[in-house]
Amino acid sequence: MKISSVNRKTEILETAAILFKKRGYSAVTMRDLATALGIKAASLYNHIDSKQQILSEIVLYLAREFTSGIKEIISKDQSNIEKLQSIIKQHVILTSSYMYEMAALNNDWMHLEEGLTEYLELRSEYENQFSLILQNGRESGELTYINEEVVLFSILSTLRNLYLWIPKKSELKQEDLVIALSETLLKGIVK
Amino acid sequence: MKISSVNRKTEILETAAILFKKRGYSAVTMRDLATALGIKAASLYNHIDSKQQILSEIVLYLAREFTSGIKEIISKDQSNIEKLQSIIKQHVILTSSYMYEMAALNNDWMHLEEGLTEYLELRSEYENQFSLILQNGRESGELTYINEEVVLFSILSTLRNLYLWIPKKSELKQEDLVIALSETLLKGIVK
DNA sequence: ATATTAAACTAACAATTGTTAGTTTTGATA
DNA sequence: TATCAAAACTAACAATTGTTAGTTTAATAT
Repeated sequence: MKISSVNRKTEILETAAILFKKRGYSAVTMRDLATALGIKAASLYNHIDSKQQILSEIVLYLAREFTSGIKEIISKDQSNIEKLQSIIKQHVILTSSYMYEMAALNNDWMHLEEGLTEYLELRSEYENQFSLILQNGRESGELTYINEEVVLFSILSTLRNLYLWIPKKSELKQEDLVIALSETLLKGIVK
Repeated sequence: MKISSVNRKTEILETAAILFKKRGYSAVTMRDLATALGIKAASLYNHIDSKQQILSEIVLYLAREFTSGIKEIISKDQSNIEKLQSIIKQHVILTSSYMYEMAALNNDWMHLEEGLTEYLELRSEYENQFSLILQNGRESGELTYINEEVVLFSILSTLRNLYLWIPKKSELKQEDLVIALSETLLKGIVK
């Protein structure tokens, strides 16, 4: 790759993420991406190496953010319930900043080539950290549940789908969303 | 389309669904699909009209099942909590039977052409019915929640992601999964 | 046995794909 | 103003795409 504008490359990644969210990685062509940026497809290669690299940079950046984030949360001196709330908050904040990129993280990771192994490791690591908080919460008597795996799966499903939903609810303030999510996920809805 | 074996067509749809789940609609070629069936790509066209038709039949069949299912549930003489449990049960049962097809319903619906309008109508209808149960549950005093949209989004996220998770947990009996999900989604996890 | 037909095949098409090579434009700096 | 590099361009490539046309195979019914 030539030495080229970091900003233009960022523009390309952001525009790619928008298209990936709408149609998915495979359905977006380099010509689509170029058109969205007002240039020709060949010009993209002054800034990036390949289509695959675009996906890889988007997905791995976010995966690293989430995994390093949960590690920081787990190391803090908080109750396990507070740690769960911190996780929810992290998802709301990252999803608000990276709405389009989140779609690639959720739906297009399987099209990674070189980066696939690292992605899978980061995801495992994240789920292991999450699982630890649930276990500690039960052992300390803060939490009760029948099946830990069901709980982990359920909470993660909600948090990972936020990217589909936050854009439609821009009137809902971040802080209020965190509160409503915490209530729903932690306390349920039965009176 | 020629009049041809209904069974062979079903085989094609099922194999397509398996591939769509793994790589997504756009990344699966007709040659991939044919190879998976042990035939040549051109032979597929003795049984189906187009790649698009395959997607459409898979997605619309399931969307219709879910929407007609929730309409039946809502018409029954049950408490709103029981209705929510019935919805959870419906998701577990349909997802168990149509694991691969559920992936297309969740991830590939945006690639529908002719069928897109019907799909969107069915989904709206489903969400409206679901919302009604939540509203009635609150009015009757069965349920409490801060934000109905957050609750709807959260429960639906979990139920719609079951297809990612059920295959890995085949040892968990359907009935037990319904119980664990009901506990988690309705009662939360805080002691 | 013959006729019929579903379902496979081979061969090819026009369009589209990601990417490369080589050239021109543009805008800042000396 | 002349220089130089970033970033655009045109043109083309080899491979792959969904699909069609026409043919052969194989099984069933007459």
